[in-house]
This record gives sequence, C-alpha cells and structure tokens, in this order.
Amino acid sequence: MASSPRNPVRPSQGGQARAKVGAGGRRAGTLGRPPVMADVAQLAGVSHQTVSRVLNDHPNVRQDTREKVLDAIRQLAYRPNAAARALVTRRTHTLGVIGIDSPLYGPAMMLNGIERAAQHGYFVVIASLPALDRRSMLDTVDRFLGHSVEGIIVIAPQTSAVAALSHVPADLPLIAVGCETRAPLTSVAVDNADGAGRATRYLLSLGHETVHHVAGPASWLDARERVGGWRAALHGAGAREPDVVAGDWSARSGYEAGQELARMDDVTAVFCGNDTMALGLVRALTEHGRRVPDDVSVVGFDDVPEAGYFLPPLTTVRQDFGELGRQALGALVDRIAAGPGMGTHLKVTPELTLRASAAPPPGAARPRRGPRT
Amino acid sequence: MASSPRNPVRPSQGGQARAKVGAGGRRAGTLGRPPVMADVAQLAGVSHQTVSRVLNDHPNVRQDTREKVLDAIRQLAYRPNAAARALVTRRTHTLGVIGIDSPLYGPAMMLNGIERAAQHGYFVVIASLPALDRRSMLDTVDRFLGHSVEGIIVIAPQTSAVAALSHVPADLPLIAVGCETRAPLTSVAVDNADGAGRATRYLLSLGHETVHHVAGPASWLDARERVGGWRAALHGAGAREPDVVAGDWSARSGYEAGQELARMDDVTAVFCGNDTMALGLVRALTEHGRRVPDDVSVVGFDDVPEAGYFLPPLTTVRQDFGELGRQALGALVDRIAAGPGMGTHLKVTPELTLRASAAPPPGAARPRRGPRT
DNA sequence: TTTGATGATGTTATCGTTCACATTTTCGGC
DNA sequence: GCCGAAAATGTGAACGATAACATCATCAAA
Repeated sequence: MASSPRNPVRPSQGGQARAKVGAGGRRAGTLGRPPVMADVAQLAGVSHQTVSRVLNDHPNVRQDTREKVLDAIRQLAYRPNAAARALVTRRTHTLGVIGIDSPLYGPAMMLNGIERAAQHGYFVVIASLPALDRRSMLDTVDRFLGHSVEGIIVIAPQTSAVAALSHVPADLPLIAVGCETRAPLTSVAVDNADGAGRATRYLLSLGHETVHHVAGPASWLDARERVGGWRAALHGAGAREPDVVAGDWSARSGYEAGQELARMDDVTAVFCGNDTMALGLVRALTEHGRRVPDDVSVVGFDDVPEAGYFLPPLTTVRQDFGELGRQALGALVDRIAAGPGMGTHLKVTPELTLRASAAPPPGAARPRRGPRT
Repeated sequence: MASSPRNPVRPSQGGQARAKVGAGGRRAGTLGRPPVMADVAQLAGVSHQTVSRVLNDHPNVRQDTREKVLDAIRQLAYRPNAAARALVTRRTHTLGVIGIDSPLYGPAMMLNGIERAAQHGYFVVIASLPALDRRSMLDTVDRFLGHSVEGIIVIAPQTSAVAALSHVPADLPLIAVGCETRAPLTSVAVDNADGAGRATRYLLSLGHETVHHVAGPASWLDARERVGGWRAALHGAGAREPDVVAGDWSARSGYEAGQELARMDDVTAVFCGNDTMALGLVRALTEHGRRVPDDVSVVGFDDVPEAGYFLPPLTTVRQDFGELGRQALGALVDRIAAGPGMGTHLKVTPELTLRASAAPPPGAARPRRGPRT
C-alpha cells in the first residue's frame, strides 16, 4: 500500500493520542477507542468503501461479502459516525420544532403529534419559548440553523408569532402549525372556523334559538377563528348574534363567564372556546341552579382526556393532532425536497364528539332538525 | 501560496460542482454556496486558523485582527458547520430525552423542565414512546446513539422503565428522572413519599382522625411512593390505616373512588394521588351531599394550573419541575464530564400549597396542632 | 479464445472544522 | 541595536464518513 499524503503510516494513531479518547469513550471492545469504518473493513477483509456500500445498501455487493461485513459490524458493535456522515452528505435528518412554553393542551398535543409523525426518519429538536416574539423566535431559528437542522416547524398559535415569521430567511424550509400565514409560507392548521361552525349548528339544530360563545384571548388565532366560525354559523341560520364573552382559556375565566351568563335567563346554549373554560362554565351554571344540559347546553373545544369524565360528560369538538402532525411533517419534507414554493395552507377538519352536555332547550318537545355532524 | 496536496488549485470547486448545491442551499451571498471558514479567512486576509481562533475566542488574537474577522463573518453571514466541528471535537452538544407519550401532566412538565434547563448549552432531541418497555427503550437509545447524543435523560415513572434501564450499556451517560433506580444509575426524582407525608400530616394536624388515600396505578412508581409516604405518616401519628382506594390517575377513577368513599360516614379526609382524581372525587362527594371542605377535606398532588380554580380551590402538593429539570441536567453534565460514577439519587422536595379544600373535620372546634408545612 | 459489458471491489479526494506544531512578529531589558 | 521570550499567526494533518473514478472479475456473445 502506497502511503497516501493523508496516511503516512498514520503516526499519531498508534494508540497514544486516541487511547486518551477511548478511555472515556463508548464501547471500547477490543480496541482502545470506538470502532470506525476502517476497523470493520479490516476485520471483514474488505475495503472501507465496501463497508460503506453495505451500510447504505448499495446493490452491487455480493451476498457473502455483505454478510462478512455485517458480521464484523456486529462483532465490533460498530455504529457509523453521524457527524462524518453529515459532513459529506450535507444531511442531518434533524428538524427543529419551536413551540410555546405553556401548559395548555392544544400546543402540547401539536408538538406531540409532530414528534410522533417524525419518529421514523427524523430527529426532532425542540425549543419551547416563553413568548413567541420576534427576537426569541429569530434567535431560536439561528440556534437551530447552527445545529444544521434541515427544516423547522413552528407552532404559532399567536398573532405575534406570525409577525415574527415574516423575518426568517425565505430559503429556510419552514412550516407553521396552528395558524394561517401570509403567502410565501406554508401552514397547517386545524380548521377552527369549521369546528366552531359544527358546534354552533349542532346546538341550533337541537332547537336553541341562539348560541352564546365564551372566547379565548384575542391574541390567539384559534380564538379568533372560532369566534368567526361561530358568528358565521349564527348568521347563516338567521339567528340572533349575542356579544362574545371574553375568556383566557382558563377554568377561572370560564367560571366568571358562567356567572355572567347564568344571570341571563334567555341563555340556553353556550359554545366554549375550549374544554377548560367549559369546565368552569358548567361549575358556575350549576351553582346558580341552572342544570346542564337540562336548562343550558354546553359544547367545548379540544376534547381533553378528562372531557368524557366531566359532569356531565362534555360534548366537544375534537382536534386530530396526529393528523396535524403528519400533514405538517409531510409538507416540510416536500418543502425540503422541492425547494421554495408558493406556500399552501392545509386544513385538518375537526370532529364533533357527542356526549351528554348538550340537549334540546327546556320546553322543546323535540329537536327542530336532526343533528348534523 | 504553495498548492497543498489537499488544495491543488481546488479544481472541482470552481463554481460548477458546488454551484448546484448552492442553488438549493442557504445564504448564497456573493458565492454560489454557503460560506466556509476559508472564505472568511480570505476576505479578512488571515488564515483559516485565525478565524477558528476568533470563533472559539482563543486569547492570542490581536484586537484589530479579531474585528476584521468578525466583520468578514458578518459580511458573509458565515455560520460554522456543526458537523465538521462535531467530527473533530467529538462533541455534539446534544442530549436525548426519552419520555412517555401520554397526556398526563407530570411527565409533560418534566420534559418541559428539562428542556428549559438545557436551553442554554444543549440541544434537546425528544422521543415519546407509547410504552416504556425494554424493546422500544433500547431501540430509542440506539437511535440516539446513532445521532451522537452526549447523554440521555429518561423520564421513567413506570416500573417497566426501570427494568429496561438495566440493559443499557454502562458507559453511556444516562440519568433517570422520576424514579429511583438501582446502584450504577443516577436518578433525580420528586420526593413523593415526603410530599405524601406532608399532605397526610397536614390533614391530621387539622384534627382528622385518619386520612384515606386514592392512589394511582401500582405500575407507576410515583403512585407507590405516595402510598408509602401516606402510610408512614399515618403510622407515625398512630392513626388508623384504612385500605387504599385504587385509581388510575383519571378523573373518572377519582369519581368512582368518591362514590365509594361517600358511602362511608367516617371519612372526613382524603389525600388523592393527583389533582385530576381529586377533581372527580370532589364531584362525587358533592353529588352525595358531602360538602368539601366542611364535611370532607381533600388534598391533591401535582398542582395543575387549574387546581386553583377548582371548586373549592384545591389544596395540593406542588412539584417543582423546573428544579427537577435543572438537577437532572446538572447530574447529566457532571456524568458526561466525570465519567461513570457510583450513581446517586437526588430528590426534589415538593411543597404543600394551601387553598380551600381542606379544613378541620365537622364538629372540631379547632385544629389539634398548628399546620406544619 | 477474444471482446465488451457489467458486476464487484479498491483507491484517492473531499466535506469544513480543530489540533499540533512551525514560523513570524512584537517588545522589554540590557 | 540586539536578544530572547512571549504573543500572534500560519501550515499541514487529522477527524470518519461518502463520492468519483479506476481497476479487476465474471460471463455471454462473437
């Protein structure tokens, strides 16, 4: 073997320099250091390139050679070095997810859905920010870029996040989840307006004259879209459009909304922006002697795990976070492969889950129309 | 400049081969490809090594040289290549977190706490497993190792997880969170027994004769430890030790437990394994005409965000997940730096949060002793 | 046989950093 | 103004994989 300019008998490799590393390193085996491709090649009696071919299952490798190599790999407990591989292939199989650091159910489940979808094929690096302002958003994008992620998914339910997104470099594969964004960006979101419409129309179909709404904070896009869907459904049915009662997603705000609504005798149906507020609302109504669903029907949004165990079990709008995650991942993979596009807006349709918290209004013999799902 | 064996005028680099990459690549700038250290060096009129020194703020660099280099970096929007760096330094600044794919509050917050603690200094790759069995656990460890994580934190609240942990290679820096493990492993956990003890002693101090307990599933270590702490506190006070009522963390199981306990007249105090079960329990008690806290006192565990808005606001044991994350990260960093040790078991002490769901038993004029925190 | 195509394998360059060491510059003391 | 130490900078050689190309074997058709 001619000594290449790179390997002049490999002087510093003779156990000294690397033994130090090996001492603290993983899987010492019979060598004093983690095995590399050359070790496998030597043991199998082939060249390192053949090992590489086996590893990337290249077709042109004889079966018995392949097996010799695989044996050597097992024997040495060899594992390819991700950094070396990434250096030459320019692929890291890693994507970053930027989320909001909040104990709310929706955002947490979106992260979960994305992570589950990515499990096979990508590593998911997460960053939860206390606030989705421009500064921390761009800092995080930068951090991720420094780590060579191939793309970024940002869970951006707040209006501030959308604003921040317009400042990221256009050539970065980025998908926004949970909000509809402006043109060049692709977004995936649950169709909140549709879900709110379904809930509202369902209540109307039970015979209620109108439906009141307890909304989430206006800084959240989901909250706004649900208000829009609710209002559109009322309008479409020619029903009276009551004022929105403002909440902040918390059970307390639902409770307070409930105290307010309980005083109004004509309230027979309430659509809540999320399940937690519905919980508080039901509490308040019950305290004021208004039974759910006999006197007042309540529908929530989210379908948290406890919703079925509320008293009464809560009829609510279920969001398919698994599907959301899959769509987001699919869009990101497409974007990585195909390069910048014009940006599409994907929607995941939610479903109404019927339980026991909604019924025809008091005095109504039977529903005016059959329930629509 | 003499043409080194490595850069013989760099033939394949003259715009063709790499221009292709540049077209789809990031930050084209004036070059047709992402800038590398050599580009910065050339623009700044120094060697690549000097650029490297500036980047790693090595002391022996003249101030004006440093500034020239930094200018060039800014001008080219240069960003060091993480893979190349990792290849030579053998450090990825990445750690893996294995968690359980469940909507439960505790595990979710542990992940959150770890991620927050790591934010500065480490990238966090996550994997949520549907079940913490040996197979999927080892697969995930392997996946992470293939990605060259420097260490792994596993959120292991279930007994099955602990069993699986004994099969990971001993030289892998690994910290278990949420469970106490066998000797060679280091673990960090909330002191569940202590928390349960505090809750129980508090109820006893209010004058209750004994305290009943609704426990989580026995497959969860937290559940077992809380049972242990509760029982020890009763024993220490010489109080009667009632049977455990079995639950499964869900509100429904709490509700069912409540129906059972409501029938027993001598029940005046209940310590619940978590807040969600407490919610169901209170519901059931109320339905059976037993007021909380006037007739029955209830204390939960977790301090979920809604706990303060329950009716009545729930007295509960708060776990400091931020501290837990910090401790876990600290332990992991120590372990990475110092190599295998004998394994320590760190405990984070929980705190009793007093609200309104616990009071002296009916008929008692005043507490026997002042409350202990 | 000889030939050409194709399959199987080996050789060398390359990715973009940091490390080890060599070289040049700077500067205080004589 | 010279000298030597220390500071500042430069020069190759790693790191461990894949890519590109070269070479050797094999085999069917001429």
